[in-house]
Amino acid sequence: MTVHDDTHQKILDAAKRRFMHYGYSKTTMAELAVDCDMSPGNLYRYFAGKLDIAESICREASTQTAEDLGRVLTTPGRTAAQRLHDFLFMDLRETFHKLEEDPKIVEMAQIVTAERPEFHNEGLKREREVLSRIVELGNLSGEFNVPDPDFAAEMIQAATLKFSYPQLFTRLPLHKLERELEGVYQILVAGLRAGCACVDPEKKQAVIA
Amino acid sequence: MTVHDDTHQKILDAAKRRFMHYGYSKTTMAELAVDCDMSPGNLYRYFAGKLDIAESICREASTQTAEDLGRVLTTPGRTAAQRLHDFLFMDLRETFHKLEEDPKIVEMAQIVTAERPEFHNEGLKREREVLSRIVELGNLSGEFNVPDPDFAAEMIQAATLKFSYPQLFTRLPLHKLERELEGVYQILVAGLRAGCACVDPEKKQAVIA
DNA sequence: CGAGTAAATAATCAACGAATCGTTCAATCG
DNA sequence: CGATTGAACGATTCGTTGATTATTTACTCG
Repeated sequence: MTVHDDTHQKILDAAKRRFMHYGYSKTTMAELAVDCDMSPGNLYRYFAGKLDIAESICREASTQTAEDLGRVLTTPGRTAAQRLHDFLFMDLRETFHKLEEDPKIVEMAQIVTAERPEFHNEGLKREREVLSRIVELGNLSGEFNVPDPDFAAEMIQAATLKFSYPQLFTRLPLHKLERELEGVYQILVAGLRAGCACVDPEKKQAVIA
Repeated sequence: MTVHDDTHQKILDAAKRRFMHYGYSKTTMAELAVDCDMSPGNLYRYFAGKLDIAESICREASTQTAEDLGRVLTTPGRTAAQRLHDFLFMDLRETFHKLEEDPKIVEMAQIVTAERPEFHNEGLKREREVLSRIVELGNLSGEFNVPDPDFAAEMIQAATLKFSYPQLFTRLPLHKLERELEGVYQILVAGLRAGCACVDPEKKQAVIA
């Protein structure tokens, strides 16, 4: 059990180092095998393929940032609007800097999301759950008045897509993105405060006022 | 004057046909020349290069849709919110269908926007002006209460980026995009109604209430 | 049987010459 | 002399070939 998991982790560590430094496509399974003192073939006892190693690394990073973002739920003395602000800007800044300081991640992320669309949705869902809880918090405190927090979370994600994968959609510098995000945030928050009638039209559960 | 313009148009028509049918990269200047009964070299008396022909075609389409979108400003008996709804959904549906029925346009648009970023901004600006006027209309009718309509228009564009080039950012079918756009629209409109304090932080002209 | 290996296979990549293409320009035409 | 041509040029693309690479499989060892 644990010995198997150790080898598993050893491979991930070696891969992380190589992928960061040389990029996904420039590192070979043979190199990974050398790093782990084993034959290339044996790697396949631990991972179904090269792409699965990358996916595993990406998933770890993704759950990590989701966890970081989840912490905006519990920092004391903040309004729901402030928590939303924290969430959006932390997300923007963190991914912006991550992609800036080691651009090799971009390659890996692009390949994984292109090859495995479900994986990407999984990450979005993790973050959406935090957003949903922020909205719920706002409802409870009387700050917001949103009938369907899950749907609202989905809409917030749609409206802030541009800021989720900064250098993928635009080539704007961080301060310009921050300026735009600030503006979008303000409209969104005003909408949530006003208790927009936003209900998922597919959930036909009549929300009658 | 007019003879020159005629030739100009003849080239554009031939290019439009070829680009639509075979795609930008699959059509050669030599083919265009044959279509126009002239030598390849002579094309350069009318256009600086192949890319400029494509840009010209794209600009025509872009101004055309901007004009169509501008018409939501004048259709009688609509609130500003309804006009915004018209604008966003017309934009989504029109570009979605356009890209669906001849996908060759996608290639051309991608190449032009990649090679000439300014061109893309030009198109965005054209549409933003309409958005800005919609917001102004809402302010005048007392429906909205937005201090800086130009900035608000920019933010609406940022928040609806996902719906501007549908099949470029996602692979969602039209009805899913429409569902999301409806939700985003509702939040945005609620925000505009509430008179979100959204002011461009760079314009330090104190907007004092 | 679990862990590992090494060789075989099939898919992908890289290199490189050939062909094509966009663009230019000296020469020609009307 | 302006309009047009088509050959020429450099850049890009293309197709082929040979080498890498990911993955599988048959086998060994404890």
